[in-house]
Amino acid sequence: MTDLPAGRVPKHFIEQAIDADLATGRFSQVATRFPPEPNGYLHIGHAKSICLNFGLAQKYAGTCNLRFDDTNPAKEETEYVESIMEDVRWLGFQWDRLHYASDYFEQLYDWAEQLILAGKAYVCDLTGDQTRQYRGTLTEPGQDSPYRDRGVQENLELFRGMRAGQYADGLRTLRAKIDMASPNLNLRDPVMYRILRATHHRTGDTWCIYPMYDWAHGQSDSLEKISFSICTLEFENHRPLYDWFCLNLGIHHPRQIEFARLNVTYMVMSKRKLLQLVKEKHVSGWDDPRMPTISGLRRRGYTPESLRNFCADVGMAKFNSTIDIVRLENAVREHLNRVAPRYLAVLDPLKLTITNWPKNPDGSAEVQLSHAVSNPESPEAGLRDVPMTGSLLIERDDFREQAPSKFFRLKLGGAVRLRAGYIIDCHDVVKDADGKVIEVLCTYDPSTKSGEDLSGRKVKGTIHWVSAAHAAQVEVRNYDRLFTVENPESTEAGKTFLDYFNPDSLRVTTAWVEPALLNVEVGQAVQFERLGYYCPDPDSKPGQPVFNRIVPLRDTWGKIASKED
RNA sequence: UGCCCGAUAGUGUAAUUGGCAACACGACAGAUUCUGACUCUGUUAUUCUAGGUUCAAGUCCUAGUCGGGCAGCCA
Repeated sequence: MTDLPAGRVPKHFIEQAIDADLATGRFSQVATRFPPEPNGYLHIGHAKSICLNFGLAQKYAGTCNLRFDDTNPAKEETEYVESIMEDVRWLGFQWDRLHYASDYFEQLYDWAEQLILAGKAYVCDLTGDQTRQYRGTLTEPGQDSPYRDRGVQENLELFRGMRAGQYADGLRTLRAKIDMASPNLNLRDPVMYRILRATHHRTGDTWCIYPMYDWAHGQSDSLEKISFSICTLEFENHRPLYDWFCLNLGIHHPRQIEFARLNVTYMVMSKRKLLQLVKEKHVSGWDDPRMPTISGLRRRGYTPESLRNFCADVGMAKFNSTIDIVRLENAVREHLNRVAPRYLAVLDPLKLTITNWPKNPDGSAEVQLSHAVSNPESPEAGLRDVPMTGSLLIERDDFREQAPSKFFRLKLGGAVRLRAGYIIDCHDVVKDADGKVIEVLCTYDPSTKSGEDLSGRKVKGTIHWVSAAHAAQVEVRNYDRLFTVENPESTEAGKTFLDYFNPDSLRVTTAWVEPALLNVEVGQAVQFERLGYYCPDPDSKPGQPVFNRIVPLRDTWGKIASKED
């Protein structure tokens, strides 16, 4: 899906912009950065940004830094820093340099004094409420702050006093002197520094003034000699301010380019909502396998490659779009189909007895080993042995006493192949007092053994099974989408996104599985044949795996069957 | 009723930058199949509206419509 045919590969608008800037010499190399705020776990939307920034650096033989935008100590924590680094690495990327905006606090401070000296910044004593009032509205211009024309010396002294901790939190701010009448509100003398006594996760209590995003972000980019500062659409209105700071400081001036953030159906992506899901324990944590977080997807069993493919697949544009979640599911199916070893597992067992199964001399049932192909998509994966006897468990769904001709599975009087085993013919059923089928009786055809079948006999269906005596019981967690509606973010009046929480997003059941499945390592995705892709959860214990369902296989029959209802 | 941005099959993205509107996914039909998976074949359907420039407009211009963003001492 991402392997584009040879020849011209279409370039998206950011690559075209880069090509143009390289051609004109505005920049001589590509330097990007991924700049998360460490106030939450990364989600799949961030994965798009990571793939973009690191991917561009790879394509253009440039560099990409990881930089934490840690300018608000009230929200940021070291736990988040660590998870972010782990997620970026797991996705398959390595940053050239690791930075923190907080590393630049001293330089930022010096530059602020430089702007004060140039008469382009001033200390303002307006309260938060007053600042808002003076800012004006979307349709009316703002008014100049009464402190706007303070002298340079006074500004300098007050600003130094701010740094020295002489004023209470919120008492004064440093503002850029731009234009209170600008139609772009970001240019109406934006706040550069606020007084805030909070312990920073890296600088501790060294500072009691902290730079605002607009003042810290572009300057950090500049210090790192970033060429292309790529961000999401909501910062488009900030670009004039980004440019203003670089121009008025006379420093290296990166080009900010905005792209549309990723939205996916049936998911919420806002950090606030994800935090709420965690805090209120609707999910088990940031890495709950239902979460759209990178750590959640990883635990679920998604592979880095599938996520990268997905990000490449959705494209790059300035249009706010929502990607159908089936594309994400397709991406992981496509990858796992190539790499996931196959196993037999039964989720809803029905007893099946082979009445003509050979016995050992001592009267016990013979045990044969089936040589099953590990992965038909990659023969080099080899074979595995699956024990088979005359007493099996099959999927209840795979048997019907009577069924339409379109039903290719087992029915009374019908035949079917046992995957990696024999063709069997069903001649009888056993029912309980309520008339429910509790056992299926079949004969097997010894001439049809898998791999050495010369009988020429063909049957329409193949079903999976496990040997009742050899099967291990394991816990299975069948996951489904977290929400019941396509867009849980837009709610009807009086409802919140939690009203659309899918109560069936996790269903825990027991599966009967072939013995080899006991040895699969945590994180190794496998296919339960005819069912779906599964992956042992970190909750697994030795000999006691817990399997997460990553995604079911496409189910054409299920679609046909449900249409007939 | 301010400023900025956007609009191409159902969804998402292309269109050699003014030159035959295409690709993927979906849906539908079929082939194949020791996974009703995978794979393969076929069908379906697209330039927001109205003007203008031009031999030629998805692309340029004007106006409108619709959608998104912006009034944190958040990022």
